[in-house]
Amino acid sequence: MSVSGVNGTGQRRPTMKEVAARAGVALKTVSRVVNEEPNVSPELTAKVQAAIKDLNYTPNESARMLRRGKTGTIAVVIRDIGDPFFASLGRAVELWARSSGSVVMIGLTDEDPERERDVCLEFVARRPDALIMAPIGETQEYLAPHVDAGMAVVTIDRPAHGIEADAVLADNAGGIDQAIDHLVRQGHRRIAYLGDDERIFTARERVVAYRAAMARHRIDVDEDLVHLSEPTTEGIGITLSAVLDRAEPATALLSANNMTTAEVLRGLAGRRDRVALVSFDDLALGDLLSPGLTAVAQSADVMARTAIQLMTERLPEPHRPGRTVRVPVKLTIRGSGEIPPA
Amino acid sequence: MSVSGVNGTGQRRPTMKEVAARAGVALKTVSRVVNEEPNVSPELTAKVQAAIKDLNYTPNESARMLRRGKTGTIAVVIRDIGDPFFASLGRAVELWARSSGSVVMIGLTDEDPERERDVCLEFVARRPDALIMAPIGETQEYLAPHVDAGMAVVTIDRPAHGIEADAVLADNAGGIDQAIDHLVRQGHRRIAYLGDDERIFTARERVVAYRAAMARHRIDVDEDLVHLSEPTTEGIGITLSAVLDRAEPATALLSANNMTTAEVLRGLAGRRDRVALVSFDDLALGDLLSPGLTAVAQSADVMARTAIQLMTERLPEPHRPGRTVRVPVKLTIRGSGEIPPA
DNA sequence: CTGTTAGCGCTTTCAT
DNA sequence: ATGAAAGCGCTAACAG
Repeated sequence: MSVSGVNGTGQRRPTMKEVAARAGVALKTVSRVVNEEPNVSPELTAKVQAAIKDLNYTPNESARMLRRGKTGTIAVVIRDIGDPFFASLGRAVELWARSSGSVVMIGLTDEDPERERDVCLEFVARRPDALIMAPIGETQEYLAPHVDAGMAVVTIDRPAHGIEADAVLADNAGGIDQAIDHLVRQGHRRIAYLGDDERIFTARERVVAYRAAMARHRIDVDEDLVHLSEPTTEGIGITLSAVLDRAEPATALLSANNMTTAEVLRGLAGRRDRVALVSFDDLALGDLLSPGLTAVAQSADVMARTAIQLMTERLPEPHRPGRTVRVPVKLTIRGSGEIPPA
Repeated sequence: MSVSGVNGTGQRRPTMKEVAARAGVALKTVSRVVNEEPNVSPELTAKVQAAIKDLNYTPNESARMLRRGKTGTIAVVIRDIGDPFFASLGRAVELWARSSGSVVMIGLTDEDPERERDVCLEFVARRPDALIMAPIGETQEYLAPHVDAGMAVVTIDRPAHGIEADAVLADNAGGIDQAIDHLVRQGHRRIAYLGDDERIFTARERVVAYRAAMARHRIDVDEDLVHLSEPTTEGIGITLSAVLDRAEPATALLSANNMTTAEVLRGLAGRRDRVALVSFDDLALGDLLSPGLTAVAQSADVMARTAIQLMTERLPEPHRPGRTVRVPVKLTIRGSGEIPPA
């Protein structure tokens, strides 16, 4: 029982050496007790534990890391912590980390390749045992020396390039197929596609799947209904009026990511169209909207757990060839996608 | 330009010593170049940089930390990464960290005091320069030795106990006042209060403020309209039917936190009441609901920046007395709170 | 301007 | 079962 400051202020933290001195044992004995190594007599163990308590000793992880060469940290590099998909990932990784005595460093890229590089380089200097990331840049070659040195890299949402890494990807094509099939089944043919910049891997996969699915249904894609850009409030506003305020307006919208969907919903709220909407990616409160949001949901949790699984498998053999796992997605029907064509 | 594995697999990372050898200089010269210390001739600098590049050298932060006694790490311990409030906090801290060459460790408590303790103790072993947390437990005394040793602690949302720390708190009473004033102004008198467990600091402040505000308006609080519990889907369902399915049903609901609000919305979606709802805490997509969510919004961003400000001020003088800053909240009117009494 | 020496706090190795 | 010595990779404190 000690109140802050009572033991003196500006105190150095006690070291293992001091604990040893206090307990009247050798340094190594303290180390053994701290690390719960076998072969320490109960008497000494008790003495050491008492000294630890008296001194409020806590081991210095920096020293441990240096000596051991393992840091017990997992680096997570993602676009945004607020995105529900990445929040799930963060949660899952944190949970695993705590159960295995590791900690999680988190870095945000905001979809900027340079930031990705900066953050990753900052992180790898700390020698994380593993790096879980949603890559953006063209190549992650800059990580190669660390991968060679045994750091396990697992990517999520998109694959890495230039390094040996595992990847957990959503079944983008399957999800788009389901969405288009669903809309076509309701009688829609003028289905606008609102997606993200094609430089993004998932955006690329999804728009390709859109064209393929449309072709499969023998519907000619009206290029004026295909819009690929960063999802800003005003950009989506313009896009909406482009696809809806025209002679033959789109009767359905396929929004290809959750940021776009949020902006589409904002945009539609200011208009009076009756247009169907299916979103690739669910929103946190998609069930509370009216109509509810019909969405192709990625199982963030399954993807996160898969990533962790791959990571734990890779840890002991860091140089094994990269694996890619595709995780299925699921169309959730709630109303917005079941509005028939006008 | 090197492809992973080509330089050999399972390679050790080069050390400063090896760089020195390769560059034909002393260890310390490499250190100087790496740390951009002055007084190194351009020639040697060039040589060293070449050697660094050849060897793909990156400094080992563990060693640096050990030697320097500073880790360049900020620990963040919060309830849940997905909560928009904490997501904002995380974002702000990450941004600051990156601009100052630090990294962020993140730990989740899920509102469990034991987990809080475990996570914090795990973290402090890593000797973070600062700890930003939303405390839950009765006391954070277990951090005292580390505070004594110079770790800066700043809490957000709730104060710490048993240690000297700064705190950034929302103006809970002011927010509740605004909410009640607003509802009373619409003619409501039977205003149900749905809050969290009173063990939680903010929950306590808010329910006290609710009673005070009601008293100020000379309205007797009907205790059957006051419900304090953890926000689970079924619990809130029961609560809703308790306050709405009765002789004199509540005409307005004041939901005192965002988890409760989400569940209230889910519950109301399955019912046909016309009841006003004001939420303390906004939801991510509160503007997209219909009616829009009238909410007392905490400026997560302002609170986060305030916390960082306090932290940077505390870093150089870790033993200064704790300061508490109250951050104002703002009532955002969007429709759900403007439904008149039946 | 450059280099040498010591040692951060711990674990590893090897004695005893 | 216990301990002494060495050293992880780096920076601080001094020389030159």
